[in-house]
Order: sequence, then C-alpha cells, then structure tokens
Amino acid sequence: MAETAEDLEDLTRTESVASSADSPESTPKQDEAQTPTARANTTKPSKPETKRNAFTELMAPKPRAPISQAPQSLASKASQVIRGVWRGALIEYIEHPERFPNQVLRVTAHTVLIKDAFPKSTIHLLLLPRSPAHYLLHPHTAFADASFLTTIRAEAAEAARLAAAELARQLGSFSASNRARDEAVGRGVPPDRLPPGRDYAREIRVGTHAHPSMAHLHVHIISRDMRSERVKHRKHYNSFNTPFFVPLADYPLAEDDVRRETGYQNANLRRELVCWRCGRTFGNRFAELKRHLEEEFVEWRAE
Amino acid sequence: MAETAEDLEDLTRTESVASSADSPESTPKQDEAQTPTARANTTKPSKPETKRNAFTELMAPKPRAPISQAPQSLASKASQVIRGVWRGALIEYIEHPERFPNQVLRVTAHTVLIKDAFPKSTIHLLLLPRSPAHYLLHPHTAFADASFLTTIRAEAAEAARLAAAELARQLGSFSASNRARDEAVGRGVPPDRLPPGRDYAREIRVGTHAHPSMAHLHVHIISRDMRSERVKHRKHYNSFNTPFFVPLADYPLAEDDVRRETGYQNANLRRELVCWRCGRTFGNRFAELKRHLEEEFVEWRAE
DNA sequence: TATTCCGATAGTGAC
DNA sequence: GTCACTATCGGAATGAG
Repeated sequence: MAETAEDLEDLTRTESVASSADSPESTPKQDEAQTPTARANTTKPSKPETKRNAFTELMAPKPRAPISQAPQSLASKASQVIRGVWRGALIEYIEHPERFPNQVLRVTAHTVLIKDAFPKSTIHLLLLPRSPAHYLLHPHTAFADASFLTTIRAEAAEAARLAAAELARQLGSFSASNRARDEAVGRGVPPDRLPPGRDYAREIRVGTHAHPSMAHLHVHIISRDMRSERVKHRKHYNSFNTPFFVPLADYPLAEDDVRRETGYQNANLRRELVCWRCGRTFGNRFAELKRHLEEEFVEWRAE
Repeated sequence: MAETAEDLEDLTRTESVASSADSPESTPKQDEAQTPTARANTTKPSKPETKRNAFTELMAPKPRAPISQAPQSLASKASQVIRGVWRGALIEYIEHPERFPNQVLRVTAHTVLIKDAFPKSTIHLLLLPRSPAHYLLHPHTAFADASFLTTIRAEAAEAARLAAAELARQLGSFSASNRARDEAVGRGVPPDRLPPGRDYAREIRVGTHAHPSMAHLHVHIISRDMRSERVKHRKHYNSFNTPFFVPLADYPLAEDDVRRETGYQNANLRRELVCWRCGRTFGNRFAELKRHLEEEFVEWRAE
C-alpha cells in the first residue's frame, strides 16, 4: 500500500487549490515551546520527528484545565468537553488548518478539506464545515438547515471534482475508457482539446455516516473502490456500503426516514458483507471479502 | 521452554525401566519403503528429517485401503475405522512401541507408557493399555472391569513413581523441603542412606478425561503444576482441573455418578478459570491465568 | 459508528 | 474432550514525562 500513500501525498501538489497554510513545517519557535511554561494552551508537538496530524496535535501534553478560568459561553464549554479526547480530534484541522500542510487540501470561508488520516478507499477526503454554530451538530440536524446545506453542497461538489481529478491522475493509465485521453496527454495535446476520458466523478461518493464517531461534522468524499488496508473490519466496510452511508444529496432527511433509527443503523453495520461491485455475499467472512475486493479493484480501474 | 523439553528427553535415560524398543531410529528398510507399492499397510514417515511420533507415523501418506481385502473380524474393522484419522493416532504406540524410542518409556505385557507429545505440565505421561478387548472402550466402561482395573492401577502406580522420580530430578534443587536430601546426594551419600526429601509423589495425579478425544484408552500421569506452553486455552486447563479429570482411584464410577453426564462435563470445560493452587478466579481471562501460573510454579517448586 | 492492542472465541482441515 | 491455522469478535486504553 506504499504506492497509495505516496500517491495521496501527491494530491496536495497536483491541483491549483493551494491550501491557506503558510507556516513552514518546522520553525525555531517550536523548539522554544518545549518548555512547559511556554506551552500553555497553544499545544505543540513534543517530538518534531513525529509526523504531525490532528491526533498527535490534540494529544500533545497540555496542562490540566486550571481551576480558575475566565467565564465561558456555553458554546465554548461544549467545545472544551470535546477537546483532548479522540472524538474531538477534528477541531484541530478546523481551527488550525495551517498546522497541517500535508493533510489540508483546501480552506475556504466555510470549510476545510482534508485527507482522511485512515482512508478507506483509494481517495478518501473529509469536508469539515467551519461554522461553530453547526460543527457539533449531528449531520441530520445540521443539514436540516437549508441555507447551510446549500453552502456545504457547493463546497462538497468542488471537493468531489478535486477527488475525481486525483483519481484520474492515479488510475487513468489503467483504464480502457480513458485510453484515448491518456494517450492524448502523452502526445502533449493541450487540456482544452483533450478527448473526454473516463467519468471519474461517477466513482466518487459524497455523504455522511448516520452515527459519526468523530464529534465534528464531516462529509466523506470517497472513491467507490473500498480498497485500502485501513478497511479492517465489517463496520468499516458497512459504514460506507449500506444505508448507514447517507448521500449528501438525500438531505434534508424526512422526519420519518428510517435511516434516522438507531436500531436500523446498528443492524446495517452488522449486516452480512456484500461486494459493492458484483453483489456477491460473504456472510461474516471479512478476510475473504478483502481478497475479493483486490480482484474487483483491478477490474474496476480497468473499466 | 527449551529447558523443559530437554529435561523430558532425559527422562528416557534416568530410570532402569528400559523400553522394549530394539530397532534403531533409522534403517535402510525405511528408505526402500518410500515407493508406494512397498508401503502397503505398514506406514513409514515420508520425510526422514521430521521427528518421528505416532502422529507423523499415522498421518504419513498411504494408499487407500484396497477394495478387495481378506475377511476381517469386527474388532479389526473397528480398528480400521480409527486408523488414519487423528483420533486413532495412539494405536501406533500400542502396536509399534519400538518405533518410538524417544517417546516410549516402558512396555509391559499390559501397557505402553509414553511421554505425552503435547505435555500440559512439567511431567505428562500417558499409560496405554495394550488389550484390544479394552483399548477402544470409553474409560468409564473399561474400568468397570474390576480385573482390568486392578492390572492398570498397578501399572499406573509404577508410572507415577517414575514420574515422581523424574520430577524430583528436575525440580529437587529448587525445593526447600528437599534441600537436605539434595545436599546429601551432593556429598555422595548412597541412595539407601539418603534422608527423605520432598514427597513428589503427592504432586503427581493419575486419571482419565471424561470425554477423551483420542480413541484409544489412555490414563494421564501428570504433575500438578500445569505449567506448559502447550496449555493454550481454557479447555486444556479445565480438562485437568475440574471433575472432567477423573482420578483412576475413583473407578469404577457409580451408575449415577454425575461425572458420566455429558452436559455436566461440557459445562466443566467452559467453567471460569480457577488457579489450582491458590483458588484465585480468572473468569475467562486465560492469558492472565497463564501469567499467574508462572508465578505459582516458582513458589510450588520451592516448597 | 475514531485506532490500536490484546485476547477470547469459532471454524476448518489434517496424510 | 487432538493440534495448528486463520479469522472473527470483544473489551480497554488512548499523550507523555
């Protein structure tokens, strides 16, 4: 899977959507921050050699919350509850996207787009709304707000285009239906005169999980394949391949939509495994599904 | 555990109970027997470098039983059913003890005494009755025969003495109550004038399993400790440390003895784990019990 | 429905 | 209640000095 990891690295460099990050990976200030008194609330990674992400960032040593504090709003208290536990890890990307130049792909007024730290497909991005009024809401609640939904949908569409372009870059050379375009690129044909290639946008899905584990609102932008060594158990797979995955297009959900029901969604996660591509069933035999997905991947990318 | 393995090797050499084995480990005939036509019913190990035991012996490739055979007695048919499957592996020790000089400790008119191939304690022997009229019976049935029981008991007692002597040899130097004897041995005191040491016979248990998996009647002669890397799961442990283990002294069982009941014995195998020495309970936490048994072993051998 | 580690549980096949 | 192998399932901790 090293190939995949390297290719995802490339994704940060291929597009014109430069992140707003402007701080270099390492600065003298970080070394100064090693003294406990200098750390205070702005946490820094204690081991510079550790690859930085929101998890290491969030879990970095910090003093216990002081007994005497300035009065807080209810909103910031809620945020405080989340901070410092894994459920709240995404807040770091939202509040400090510039700290993660390797993960953050795009920052707009409304969202931060990052690479999922544990991608479940060849391409797996997360779109994180920045609005504090929304970002701790359950997706079903947040996307009941029509205006907010419209905003996020537009950003998600842009993210999906980016994901499709990266998928084309990574897999285009394996694709039969993309061959003419691929060869034209090889001949130096300018972009505006290239023949249409495979429609990779069709292979990108956009949606939420019915029961997110990470507290902050996030929309998955994920390629169809489910080929990743990070897919390690049934729930990983079923969370993207049953109605537990709620397409962003389906929002707002009707009040009586069955997908709101906890029991129904828990059952979805425990369903028998079914190949997303050929429909073959695998019961509980996850390892067998994994081997099968490898074969399907080869055929899928060759379409 | 290499120490244990080596010490068990020693057991074949320490006592005067020479096995009846007289054939060397390897003969030219075995190589001749490699051709399929020469194998017939007397199976040979196909890979000479593999350490030989009844399992490799029994499982070695052999031709299917020929369609046309001489008429057989019912007894030999029963034996035929067992032959060639794991449940019948012990027959090789019974019929061909001379093939296993490293496993067989003693052969008498009535029994073969072997080292268990997967010992569940520091000392773990199996006493195999040679009587074809008994050796495929369930232990509860076989030991309802008073005369047979008397014979096997006498042999088992001898086997237990052998086991105790080997335990003393392996562990005597760690034992407080054995120190005087140990030091006397060191000073060259003749055996008949040695002070009494620790009573290792008390640490040897003799009995059967209520539901044996190996088809041929076998009596376990096992040291008390249960310290062995071959103890790998709960059933291994509980089969020796619940009423699933039936002391030979308890035979014949009464008709209404609860230990005859299948449901009761299956429950015994699934019981929560309890340390045989201190009575501490471990629920289902087998790994924790294993670590605890290591500590108990050190204290037990120091008694 | 975060991951990771450890370990308990279950099914299979065995020349 | 044979073993050995593979895998599934289940709980607990989760950073760092």
